[in-house]
Amino acid sequence: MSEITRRERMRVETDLEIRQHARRLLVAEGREAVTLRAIARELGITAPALYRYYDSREDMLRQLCVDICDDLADELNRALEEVGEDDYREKLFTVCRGFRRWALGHPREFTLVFASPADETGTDTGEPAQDQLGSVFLRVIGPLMSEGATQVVNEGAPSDLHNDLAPNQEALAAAFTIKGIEVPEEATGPHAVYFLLRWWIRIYGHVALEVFRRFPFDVAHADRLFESLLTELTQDVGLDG
Amino acid sequence: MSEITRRERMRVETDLEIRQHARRLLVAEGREAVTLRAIARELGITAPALYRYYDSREDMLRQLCVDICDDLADELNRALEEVGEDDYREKLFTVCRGFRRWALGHPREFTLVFASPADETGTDTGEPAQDQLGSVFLRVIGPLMSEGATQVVNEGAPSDLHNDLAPNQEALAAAFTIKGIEVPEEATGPHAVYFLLRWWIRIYGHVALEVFRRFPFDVAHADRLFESLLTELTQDVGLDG
DNA sequence: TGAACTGAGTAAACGGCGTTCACTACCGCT
DNA sequence: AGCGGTAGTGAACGCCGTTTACTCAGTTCA
Repeated sequence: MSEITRRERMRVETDLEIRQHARRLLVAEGREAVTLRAIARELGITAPALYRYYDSREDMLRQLCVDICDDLADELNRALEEVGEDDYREKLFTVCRGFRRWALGHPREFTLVFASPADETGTDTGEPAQDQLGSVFLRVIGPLMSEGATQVVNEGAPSDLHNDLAPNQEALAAAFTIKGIEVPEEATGPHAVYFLLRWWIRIYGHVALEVFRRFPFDVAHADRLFESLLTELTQDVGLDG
Repeated sequence: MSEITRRERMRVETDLEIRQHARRLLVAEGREAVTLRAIARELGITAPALYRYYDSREDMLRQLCVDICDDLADELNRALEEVGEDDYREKLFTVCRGFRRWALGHPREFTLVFASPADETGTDTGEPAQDQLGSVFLRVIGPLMSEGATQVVNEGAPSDLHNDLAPNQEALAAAFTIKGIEVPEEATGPHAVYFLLRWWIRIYGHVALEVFRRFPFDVAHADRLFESLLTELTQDVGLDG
């Protein structure tokens, strides 16, 4: 009847518990404290047992990254559901604000996922590393683009950059298809690509600097500054009015 | 005669060697490989001896950060000397390009200094953490501002943000005086502050994403994209033409 | 000059870490 | 009933940071 055996059920359950405790340790004490022995201790088993689930500590941390990204994407998508159907500007704002709020509320997770060279955490191919959080935003922004917001993004990219942008257009199109997201042609045009990059650079820059507290001086009213960044972004891209 | 004793000379020399080997390990194998025992091994001494120089491994890594920042600041200042005296736009570009090139050429150093929450590496006061790299740019941008480029920065900040910017103006002014940099009044006006923040957000965003390879897809011609970012920045702030 | 002092470096030890390996015991299948 | 695979164990290895008691050469000063 049940094609899932007792053993399989137990395995999945244990795996889940491992990740939960790993997450708890990360949040409470930071990356360094996410130790195989500490996790095992909390689970009431011995450390070598964890090697039945992960190849190494590093492998486990990689999985933890994936979990975190999934959660983030879920949270953003959930917030997105509460926004009017065709208010693309508001949808975009919701994603941006949601990302900032998440990062500020989960600094340790943010650091683990967003602030380490992709080569060291990912495999050698370089592909899955980009997946890490690139996917988070493609997952969110993809539907947005395919819904029609793209029609507005038809300016912004300097004409002398068009040639350089071409390979990036293909890369973006490829990334969308890999994620199984159907998008109209304009969504991978030079203006859309340029918009996406500028958008991500500014959002990431602000959020990372705020989380790491690496502004050249202590910034007051960072929230207002972020709002200003958002409106400026929409003006630059022709999404306003 | 010589007020510096042999012992003192030896101490300074050993300290220098420690940091050199620490740096080498960081560059070659990453932060995790910078262990007290590894450094001691390379120096031909035992690990506990290093406690004569640093309180802990963490303390040593903090010092390493300071060294790295100093080097970066030196490099930027050196590049700046080769730029015409009153070409402020070119000076700004030089600093930005220099920062990007340095980061791409020193990914491990960049990661150590720029990609960890300030609270964990710095002391509790929060002050020295800002110093870390804020100082690098204040040291470079301070002279630039005091030389007169500020006269151009008199637009940009939305008027409804002026009130929020006020405490930041004071913070910037304080940061300048701490660094011993004299700047004219306009250099800490709302427009200057807003300009500085926008500038740092975009530069840092692009560079960090490029170093960490965290763009949502593999970006081709990142150098051209960066150049575009620079020109756009000058346009936004009225430095063009 | 020689005695007292200071501080760089050592050796041994502690507990914690990731990882490997030989092993047990039990679940699921035939 | 018996067999194979697999979750988990326990001991061990070689790392690590850090502490402690110690040696002994360089410095200072009577």
